[in-house]
Amino acid sequence: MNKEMREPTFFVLMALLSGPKHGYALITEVAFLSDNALTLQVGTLYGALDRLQKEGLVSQSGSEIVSGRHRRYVEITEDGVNALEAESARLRSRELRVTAMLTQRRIGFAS
Amino acid sequence: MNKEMREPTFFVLMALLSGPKHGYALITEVAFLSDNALTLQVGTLYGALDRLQKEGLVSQSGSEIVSGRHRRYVEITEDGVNALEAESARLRSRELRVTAMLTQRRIGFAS
DNA sequence: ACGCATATTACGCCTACCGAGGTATCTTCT
DNA sequence: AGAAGATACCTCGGTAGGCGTAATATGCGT
Repeated sequence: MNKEMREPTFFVLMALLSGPKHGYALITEVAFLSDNALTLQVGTLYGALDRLQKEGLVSQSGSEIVSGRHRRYVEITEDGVNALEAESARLRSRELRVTAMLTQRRIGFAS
Repeated sequence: MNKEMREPTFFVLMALLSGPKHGYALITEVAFLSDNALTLQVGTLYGALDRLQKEGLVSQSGSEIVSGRHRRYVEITEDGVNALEAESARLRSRELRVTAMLTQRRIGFAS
């Protein structure tokens, strides 16, 4: 079975769904997507990017220099989208089951 | 902000919703709850139990000897239930957002 | 007698994340 | 001009949780 995908990794892939981005843009995008609940750390980000590239879930999408600042773009691959979908389904089934159990427990208390 | 709860930890708390259990029973219960998708490792289990007890999310619920075998029971606390509920809500919002983005991306491709 | 299920504990490794540091350019404010 | 802050990247050591395996012990079925 596949390993669980951690939260920062999940959000990185999610942020790339709307198009290729460079590292720094991913940090602000993840903050937005998580309603500021998660601050993507730089160490986490570049580590995750290397790992995801090795796994084929993201790929380099060119680099440019914008007003003197270097930008490296990455994009999500088809495998990356599939992995996100699989993880999403996994979260969903977990969430549904725990919600059912929590509800049943509350009913049990009430009766 | 609170840290993410890892999958094995999540399932341990979830398995305890239906009542106090001892370690070994948790292994079979987690396998059942996850449709055999997750095999809770012994090292993970007893490590998690120690940690969760220190955090006050589970508590010792007596121990007995059944047919010569030692059993230590643990039960989930109110804080434990609350933590599970919070994590469940977190998963849900993540899942909803990523599903929306995945759908939108597919629509974008179709048009 | 042997293997299997039950039941707990201990120990070291691995991996992703965290935190803090460094480099460099451009803009804005004083 | 100088300082501060936003933009943009990289690296490295530490930590936490999970993984894997071994050790220990009893009871049951073949």
